[in-house]
Amino acid sequence: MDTRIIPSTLSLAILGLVSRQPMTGYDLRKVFTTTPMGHFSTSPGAIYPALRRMEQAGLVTGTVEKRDTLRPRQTYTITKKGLEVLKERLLLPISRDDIVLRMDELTLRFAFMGGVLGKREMLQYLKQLTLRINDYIPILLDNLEAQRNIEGSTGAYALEHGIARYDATVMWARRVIRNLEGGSR
Amino acid sequence: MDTRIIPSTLSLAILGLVSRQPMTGYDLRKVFTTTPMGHFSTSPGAIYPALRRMEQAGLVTGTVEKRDTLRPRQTYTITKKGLEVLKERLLLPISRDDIVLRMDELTLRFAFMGGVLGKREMLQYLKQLTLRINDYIPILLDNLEAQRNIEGSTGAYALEHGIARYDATVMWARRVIRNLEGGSR
DNA sequence: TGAGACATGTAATCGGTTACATGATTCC
DNA sequence: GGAATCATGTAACCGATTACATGTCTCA
Repeated sequence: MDTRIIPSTLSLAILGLVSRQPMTGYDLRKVFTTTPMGHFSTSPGAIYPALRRMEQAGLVTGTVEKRDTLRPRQTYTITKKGLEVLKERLLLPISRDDIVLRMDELTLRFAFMGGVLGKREMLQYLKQLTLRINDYIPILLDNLEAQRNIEGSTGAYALEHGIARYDATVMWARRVIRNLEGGSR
Repeated sequence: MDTRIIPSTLSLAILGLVSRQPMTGYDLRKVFTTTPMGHFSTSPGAIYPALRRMEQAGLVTGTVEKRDTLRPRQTYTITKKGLEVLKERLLLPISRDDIVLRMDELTLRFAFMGGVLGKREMLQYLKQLTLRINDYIPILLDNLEAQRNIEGSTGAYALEHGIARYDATVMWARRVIRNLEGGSR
């Protein structure tokens, strides 16, 4: 199936939110502006076009509320196909590029898993995440050595920051794995 | 001065790199593809236009190497104005939005400070960073409470991930502050 | 002299931001 | 009935991605 149906992180956020409960464009905007989840875009010029694209792709259906007025309210519901596409997108293997450039999206993906995937898939995702990060950290450490040799540079510090954040992710993932396997929560 | 002279993180990365040493477009591309620093864009379709925009804005000057051939090589050097704009951009106050949406850029900013700013400004930046994050974490904790009440949701875990990463940043910043104040390195 | 790396660029397309326009509802 | 908020949308612009095109240098 074509993964380009959900091109951006914003579309993923929208689809994930709509998968939980039917929402209007304004509802989505409110979530994006008032909660940390989904600080991806707050502009109507991004949300409404994205909703229409997704409706055209058959991922959501809009039901008109005030049919007769000039300003109809549209409530969007996820379709069966939309749910499938969401699941597929959440289950996509984690790549090096995801680790390097798209940690936000990886977090978002996990945030939406609770509703649509099982414990088994969630565990697999977290283990994959730790593996990919553990593959990448040695490369960062190599570069760190090189950076340290540059006099008066703060590049090494910046790299250490990145590494510290990846470490935090790994520790978080391990904790969640323990929780899920232990069955608590 | 107009901050829109450096519109994107990519432009900032380019200007910062060129501030260290003169570089061609290809040199920049190599840095972006082979080092963790600057995994912002590797496509020539972004780098070359950005360089030309910055040259037009007077931030860098390109000196042609092989003037007579059909394929002249351009080496770009930062100008006095470019250095001023870079400094200004690095010194910009840190906003809530920076914390929420642009941690990568904040890290990049610190990475370039070594070459152009003094210890004093660097310390101020790091202190500002910890302050802004400490302002934001209580909001995340509030949302965490709300998320926990949603049955079977992984949203709470995702939020904890975000918080853990911010904690890592704060701890890193405190360590660097200690190092800089202690004068080591 | 041919392969492959080095090096620079363009065009189509696409999605997001900014700024603006406008209608509907609520509440004083 | 006027203000504020709720709610939906459009248009201009902008920069990044993708894919393609092309020239240059090095070395076996």
